[in-house]
Amino acid sequence: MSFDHQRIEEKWRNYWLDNKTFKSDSDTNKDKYYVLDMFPYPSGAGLHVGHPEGYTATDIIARMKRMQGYEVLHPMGWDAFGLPAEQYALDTGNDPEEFTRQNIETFRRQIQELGFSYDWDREINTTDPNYYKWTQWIFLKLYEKGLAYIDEVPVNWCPALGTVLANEEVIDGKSERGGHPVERRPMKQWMLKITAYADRLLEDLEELDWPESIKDMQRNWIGRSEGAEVHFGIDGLEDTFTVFTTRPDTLFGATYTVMAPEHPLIDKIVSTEQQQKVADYIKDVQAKSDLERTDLAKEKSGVFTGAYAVNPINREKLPIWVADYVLMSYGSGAIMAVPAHDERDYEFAVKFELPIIPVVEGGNTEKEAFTGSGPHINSAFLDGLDTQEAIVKAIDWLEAHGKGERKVTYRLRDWLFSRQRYWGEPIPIIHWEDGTMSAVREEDLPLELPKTNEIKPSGTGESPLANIEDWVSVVDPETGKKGRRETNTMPQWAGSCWYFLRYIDPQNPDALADYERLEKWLPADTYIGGAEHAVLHLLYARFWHKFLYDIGVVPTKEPFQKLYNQGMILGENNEKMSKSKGNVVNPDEIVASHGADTLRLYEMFMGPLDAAVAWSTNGLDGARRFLDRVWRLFVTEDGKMSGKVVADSSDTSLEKAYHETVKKVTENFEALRFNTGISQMMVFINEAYKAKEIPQLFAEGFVKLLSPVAPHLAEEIWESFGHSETLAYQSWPAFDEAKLVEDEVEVAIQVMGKVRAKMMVSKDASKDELEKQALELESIQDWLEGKTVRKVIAVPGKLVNIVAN
RNA sequence: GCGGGUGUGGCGGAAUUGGCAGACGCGCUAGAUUUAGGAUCUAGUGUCUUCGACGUGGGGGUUCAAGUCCCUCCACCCGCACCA
Repeated sequence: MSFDHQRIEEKWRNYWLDNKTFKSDSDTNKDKYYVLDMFPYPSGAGLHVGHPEGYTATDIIARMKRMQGYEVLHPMGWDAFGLPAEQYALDTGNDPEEFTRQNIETFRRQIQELGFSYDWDREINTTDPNYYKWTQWIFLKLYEKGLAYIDEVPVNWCPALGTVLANEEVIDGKSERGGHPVERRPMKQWMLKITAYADRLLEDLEELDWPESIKDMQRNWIGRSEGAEVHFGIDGLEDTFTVFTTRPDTLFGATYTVMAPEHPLIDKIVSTEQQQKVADYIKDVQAKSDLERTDLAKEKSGVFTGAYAVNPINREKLPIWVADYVLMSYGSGAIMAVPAHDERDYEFAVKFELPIIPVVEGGNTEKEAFTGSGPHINSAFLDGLDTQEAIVKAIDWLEAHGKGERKVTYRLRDWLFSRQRYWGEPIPIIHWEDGTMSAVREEDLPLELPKTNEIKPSGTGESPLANIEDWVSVVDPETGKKGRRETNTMPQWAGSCWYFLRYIDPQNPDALADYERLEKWLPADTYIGGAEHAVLHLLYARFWHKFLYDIGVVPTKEPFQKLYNQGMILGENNEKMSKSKGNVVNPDEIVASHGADTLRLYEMFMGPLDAAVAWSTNGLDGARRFLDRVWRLFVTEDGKMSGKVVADSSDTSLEKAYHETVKKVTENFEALRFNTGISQMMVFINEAYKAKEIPQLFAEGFVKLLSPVAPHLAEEIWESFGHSETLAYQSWPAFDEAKLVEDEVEVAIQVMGKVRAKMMVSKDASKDELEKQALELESIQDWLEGKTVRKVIAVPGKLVNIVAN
């Protein structure tokens, strides 16, 4: 008989909600455990089967930790600002707030139907003014400390979306959302000075328990690079310009210099003869999109300016070129070119027939650039030194002569923080008619987003808020000075940078969270979400957290101690699930047909949590079959404890299997290896079916082990065993190491590394005994006939290997 | 191109420090049971030329012993991509 999942799941879902079973208490003296999910964007499409994968993983940890006696914080909320709601509103004329509210209702219902043990009293929503009040407050603090500033920067303007996108939201020259073309356009934008934290963001990665791949991605993203700035004079002019190089040791090999097309000095230095050519080239480059500029990378282009730089180390005159392989946004926007020892410079020098002077011995610069290290040549006082020594000596020389200095640069750029959108947190700044600017006073927060049914882009690049005159115009009540509110809003990342703090104290009207409570709960012990947030969300959140740490708001340097990335669930055809491919699995349907417990079990059993695995309907059926087997084993047709389960059983046949199961399940769950933990539970059930009777202690222990994965079913079985209290806080089973070892163990006997026989021996049998017994075996003697035993390796408890020929 | 990762039966995947490859599940085969079943139970299931041999992407090596360590090549996935 199979269990009635619809009845059981509804019963326990309501029980947990009505009794607030999973409410966490910040004032206990239990040890804390904070298990965090990446909160979802509540899209109109509803929950995807990918969501429950990570949520089940964290739920298993949360439920296990509760049973192990921890006070567990396990919250859920909504990352509800964002473009889709705004786009929907534009398309349909509906209110994004209403649309978002409905989506949240759907998500909450779906998540609750899956039986996750969230404390719903801590639910947060980034679009709630009581929440974004604090998002705005953090912005004001950043502004106060000079970390938020306005800059005129070339931005990724997307005409179709009517907004500016961050670099990372542009993929292959198109918008990440919608795939619309993106162009460069200079605009005044709010920037956050994340680069001020570059070193700390890099260094503190060391102490985090994160996947190495994610740490690496963050390291690459930050892109720290040590070298020197070198100041070059310009022949015939007073001006100088600066280049950044990681190889100051090759300064004697510089044969030309290059400025990025946007370099401000070009206009000034260009010679009359070259003026037209340079202007044409720059115009050409500007017409190219970023995509074209990088795509055409294979063929170098550039033009001579007619001007010459003076190499500070030897007074050599070097032609100054303009080329788009030099980027204005990195270093100082100009380089010294050492074609003998840099592949890009080499390629350029070959194409434009510029001299190539080797200064490091080792390669063949007739054929290619040599980027390795070796003794220096043609380099005056650096001759004979190896690369490392020469770098140090070159920098020392530059510093001593005022021609340059040691310098660290980063690939990381400041964070473009404004968006020309309606559905985001308003930036709490007022621009006054006299050209000054001031922050909205803290006591006036939250600065609420005005209601409107006019959310079309203004088209000028301003957000739709610019159209709402009542809201935009302000008058200083004291001076009568007129002003205009900032019309840009914050990007979606803003709310998700600190949401895990608000869960800790979600109703606090006076602070984003109480400091003592933050001390109790931080950092998040386990944080699980998709790998797509490897750099953006995780880097931005770390940045804000470090800032909040610096101003004394949070007690820890890092927000997320242990991070894990769940993999993707693919469609049955092994492709990414998508509406267009028609391979989307809807969790609601699975919950109806197989039940939430089955879905949870199946998603955890599919494979390792971090792997991308294809959905399988057969596999899902198998998961359900296992739960049915468990149910039938323990519960009778009329819902009572099965007669096979015996309270005072003296049957010890299941002892070893039970203790092994407790051990493996506990360890595997702890390490997020749910697939192997579940397989061990299956082994136990297979054994239990073979046993004559099952001691009730083992049956109850098993139900506890199963409960984090299949909580509804486990509660029901627990109740049928005669318990009236929820299983959620019962103590987690312990195992006895002594019960794991048997007196007799089977060892394999190998001849020349191949298993030829097996025998049962006492677990304490010594090497000598093993060897002796193995050699006496008849079947082994057959194998040894005509051979001489050269050596015998005996590993107690494992095997004996006889080397003979 | 650079960085990271993965490669094991028909399929998803297991295998502490190198120590019996293929746990567990799916699928498949046979039997039992059933009015019947896509239900349940039992047994079997890596390949082959089956008292044996061969098997963890290919090739080589270290070792008594290699999925695991070393070298090399191949394929696929993810991230970055003229970062000086």
